Amino acid sequence: MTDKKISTEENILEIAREVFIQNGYDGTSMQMIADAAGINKSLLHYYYRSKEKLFGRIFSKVFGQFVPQLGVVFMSDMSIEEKIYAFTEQYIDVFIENPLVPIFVMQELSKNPQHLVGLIREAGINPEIMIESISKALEKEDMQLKDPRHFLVNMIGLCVFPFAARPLTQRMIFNNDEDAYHNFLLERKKEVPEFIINAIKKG
Amino acid sequence: MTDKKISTEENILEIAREVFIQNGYDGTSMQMIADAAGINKSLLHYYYRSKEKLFGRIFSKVFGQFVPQLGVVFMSDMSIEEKIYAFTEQYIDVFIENPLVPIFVMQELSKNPQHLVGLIREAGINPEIMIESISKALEKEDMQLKDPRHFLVNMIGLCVFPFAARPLTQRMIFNNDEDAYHNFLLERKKEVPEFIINAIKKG
DNA sequence: GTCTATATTGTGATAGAC
DNA sequence: GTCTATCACAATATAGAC
Repeated sequence: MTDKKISTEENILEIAREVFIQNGYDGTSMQMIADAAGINKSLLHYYYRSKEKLFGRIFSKVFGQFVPQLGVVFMSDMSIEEKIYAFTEQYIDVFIENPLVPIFVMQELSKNPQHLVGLIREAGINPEIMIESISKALEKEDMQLKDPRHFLVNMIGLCVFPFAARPLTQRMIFNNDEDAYHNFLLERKKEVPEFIINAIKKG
Repeated sequence: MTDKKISTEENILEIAREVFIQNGYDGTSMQMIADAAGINKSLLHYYYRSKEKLFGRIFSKVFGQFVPQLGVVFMSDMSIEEKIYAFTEQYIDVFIENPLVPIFVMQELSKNPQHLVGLIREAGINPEIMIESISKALEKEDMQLKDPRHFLVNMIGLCVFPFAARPLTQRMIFNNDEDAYHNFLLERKKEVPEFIINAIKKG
């Protein structure tokens, strides 16, 4: 029953992922995961030895799934405007499908920044090269840019923040209307690129 | 010894605040707070009955201390450019002094959005009036603005994100150089307003 | 592989001495 | 007001039956 084994192990990982993303490391117990997966508590330890190891596997996967995308777009040979559109559209779409991931990642990294060393290596990210490539792309197309690092943080922030602060913004600005907020997020696939491009166009 | 009583009670609140902000609700135990305050665990229950009540008091205070500032600047009679400068400078300064507050607030609200109803009422915030006032201010000064809600989310996001995602950005963009990142945050008091104003200026 | 049973430690919370 | 002692329960984790 090698088939069954893989199936169960993978199933645990998928369920645990959802529970951890929803509740964070501290807010999640092995019991919660076992219940959600419809299995026994001790089976979790059989497969993953400890809560920390299980979490580590999941967090690495989540981190590796979302963060490195950042680089791909900016290494391509699109124009800078195309890159900005491609990046924001892609990230906003991904987070609409995984709305709890931004706050989850930031929350856990805030408690364990030291894990980043390994995570960045695993994910094969090289931020310096990306910064360099942004810098060149902007110069080439006559965009006004004092510092590519501010540009990068601005762009990511404009994409991520509405998800991380969703309860606050949805309640305060949209009277807690789910659909209206979802629509607002979709609008941002145009709003954000336009905002950025306007901001960096040479006056 | 009324004096002593107040002093201890306030002291607990201050210490507990730091511990909660650092570790979140789930990551904090009553024992941790007691140790940090140099008192006994049961004294916490004497003053505040339960962990949840203690947390509630602290969260309300933190929320009320930071979120409503938002409105003050925008109800003033400054020009829109002055308002943008005032808002970003003020928020970035406040978060430099309280760097863990953004992620703390977003994290806890993400787990308990329903608390917002009471919190917003307590804090005396009226978001609709603020949105309206932004909208008018921008129209009056001939700024290009399709939707004041995107403007608001953009501005707040540009201020808050670098704090919420600090571990990630500091490590990836600044090789984990604390001072360089602190300097980067200070730069944003100019960068962010310039970025915003450029973006919304009529072309 | 999957379960039951159990060990151990930590948790929030209360009672009661001083 | 502040402590010690203690409760009831939940946590992670392991041993061992099947």
